[in-house]
Amino acid sequence: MSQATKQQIDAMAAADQLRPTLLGLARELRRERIGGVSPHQVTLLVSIKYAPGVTVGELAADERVSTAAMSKRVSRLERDGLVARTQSETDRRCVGLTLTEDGQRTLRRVRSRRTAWLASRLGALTPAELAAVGAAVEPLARLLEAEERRA
Amino acid sequence: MSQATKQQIDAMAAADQLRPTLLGLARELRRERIGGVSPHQVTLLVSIKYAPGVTVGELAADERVSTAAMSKRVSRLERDGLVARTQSETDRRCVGLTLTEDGQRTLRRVRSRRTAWLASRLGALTPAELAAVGAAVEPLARLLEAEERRA
DNA sequence: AGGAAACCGTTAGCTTGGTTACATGTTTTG
DNA sequence: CAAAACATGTAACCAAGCTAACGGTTTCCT
Repeated sequence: MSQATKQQIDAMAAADQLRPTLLGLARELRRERIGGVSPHQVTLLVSIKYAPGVTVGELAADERVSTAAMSKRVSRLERDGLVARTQSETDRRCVGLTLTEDGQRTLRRVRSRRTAWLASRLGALTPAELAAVGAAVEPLARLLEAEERRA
Repeated sequence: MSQATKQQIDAMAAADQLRPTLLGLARELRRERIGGVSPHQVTLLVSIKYAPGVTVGELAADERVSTAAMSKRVSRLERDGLVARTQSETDRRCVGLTLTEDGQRTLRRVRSRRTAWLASRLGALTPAELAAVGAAVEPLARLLEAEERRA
């Protein structure tokens, strides 16, 4: 405890300021329901898009949610025609999930709206501020790498 | 459209990279249930802490949720002893919300856990990366200012 | 081979949190 | 002072979370 390095102290200070900002921005990004799908459903569509053929169990593990909950979510998405279930050939217990054409279209729409929202706010910063944000993008992305033992 | 400035182009590029990072980090921060309260409930506790005496209606507007939903959320928090309702003296239609001692304790615990999680990851960056993140904290916070027509 | 064990997905029953519609009591106002 | 506007809460319903239990597959071990 008494051996905290300067790096650790800086990290704690940055974390304390960054926490509310991260939560607030994510909240705004996820606020609106776009194209009839909820933010939760969008998250699921993204996961499926980047891992076509993924199973219900894998998805549940990614989202840290029970397989039962995931099964229900997938069922609703399937009912709405955004996702398709296909039984695995090799292991007939598993079902592979993929986006339908409709699901892909919906996802493109959501991402474009969210990016536009964020870009409009970034564009209102001073050039120096925007540059500072740009320089932080990569380090911030690295914070998540430890978590992503999945894709 | 053909008049996009360099600033706008930079903003769009930064937004596209920043979006998934912001969403992912917030997701990790909000993932765990700490001290028996859900992330949603924590958000509510934070709002009440920074605006003691706030009414149900104001809170519902902040969270962009119906007053009915907010009333239920407050009821559960009250039932769990984290929040107290007190009728306004001047307008007896309104109830003022405040955190109980227990609510404040819970909130401190959650924030300390979240900050520690974030700090441990920030501490694993190189000093240069950490500095870049530190320099971006203020600009990022400014992105939310436009939204906060509330406190 | 054949039965036990492990595994994947779904369903069932309960809780939280969202919605709209309506009820209740309180100002405000014409 | 009656009527409109307002703040909150209740009712009935839907989405989404959990645990537990079940049905069908695969694996593994004699």
